[in-house]
Amino acid sequence: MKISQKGLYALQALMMLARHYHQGSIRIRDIAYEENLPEKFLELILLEMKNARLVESVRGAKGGYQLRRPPSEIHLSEIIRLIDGPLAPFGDADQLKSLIDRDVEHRALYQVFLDVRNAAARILENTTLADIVGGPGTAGTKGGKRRNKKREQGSLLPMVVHGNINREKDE
Amino acid sequence: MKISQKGLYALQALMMLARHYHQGSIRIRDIAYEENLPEKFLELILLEMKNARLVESVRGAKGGYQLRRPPSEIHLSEIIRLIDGPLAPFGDADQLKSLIDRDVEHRALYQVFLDVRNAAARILENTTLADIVGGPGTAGTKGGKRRNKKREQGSLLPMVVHGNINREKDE
DNA sequence: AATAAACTCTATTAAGTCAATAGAGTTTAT
DNA sequence: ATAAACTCTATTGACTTAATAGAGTTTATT
Repeated sequence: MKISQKGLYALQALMMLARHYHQGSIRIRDIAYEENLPEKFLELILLEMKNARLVESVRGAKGGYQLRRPPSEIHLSEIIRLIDGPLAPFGDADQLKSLIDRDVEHRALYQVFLDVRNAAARILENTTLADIVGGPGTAGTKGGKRRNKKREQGSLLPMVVHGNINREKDE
Repeated sequence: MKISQKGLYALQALMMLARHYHQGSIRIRDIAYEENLPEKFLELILLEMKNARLVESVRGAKGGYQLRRPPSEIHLSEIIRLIDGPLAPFGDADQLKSLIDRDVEHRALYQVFLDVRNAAARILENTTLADIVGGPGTAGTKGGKRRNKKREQGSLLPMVVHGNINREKDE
């Protein structure tokens, strides 16, 4: 798994829409401006997310985009899978699969990769847009069935970051 | 983080060397043959791993490659970092960092990425070549200080795989 | 000393991916 | 009608990746 620039843009755009969830449809231009994203590129990304039914659009004048579901029901895993494909750390699953078939020795390696993928998926599947766009007006506590208590559970998201956020080297 | 073809080749080659750990130096050709890897490409990979002091070479006739440390002291994280770079799921840390600096809203997103990276690193830093090349002659129980009890700990590597190894969809 | 077996090193290439831009087309509010 | 938006297809330049080629160097063996 690798999060591309495009994937990051997608996340930013959806976070922006989550922050403005109550406000009806938002123009591409406004999203691009507020998040500092290339407008034309963002068009393509939003279109893709519309086809995947993550957002919906209103065409014509006064048109724009909005989330199709409340932020608390959109998981980061969906967004990343949509834009960047499977969360697995190896590119082509079939290729690796055939490798395993050919040689029993490689099964353990495959299992390690699977563990890594599962660990990543577990986090991304349990984090929603509502969890990462803090503040009021987020509809984080709205939206019917609220079964995300993310902030409290484990150490996933220590919302208050004190001192250097980068306390671990990025390697 | 994304494991490239090259990274997979590197892992395969080192696993092969781990299996033959007692047998002195092994020719590139033999590694390539046994693991079914492109020989010329493998040359470059081994050279890189030699420069990183993971393996050592013997030049000239009767030459070849061997591990510089016992398999139980070579962690998968080293190999992957060497070939494919940082384990973080986002490409350019500086870029993301600047994004955080510009906008407090994005810190939570950064924290999620950090969690993912930490989860992956934790697994790969705690798994050695000895853990994944099963069978005898692996020097897995040899090699002085043995502080890997991987098979027992948690559910990281259920060595006996029953039925369909692919019980989870690869996404 | 000659030879062959290996590793070493630099260069090149074909294919693919990625980020971004361009521009014409379609829909809708006013 | 007109302008404001989204929609869609194509293209581009930069970069990366996997792989190959070939000349150079070191060493065991005879």
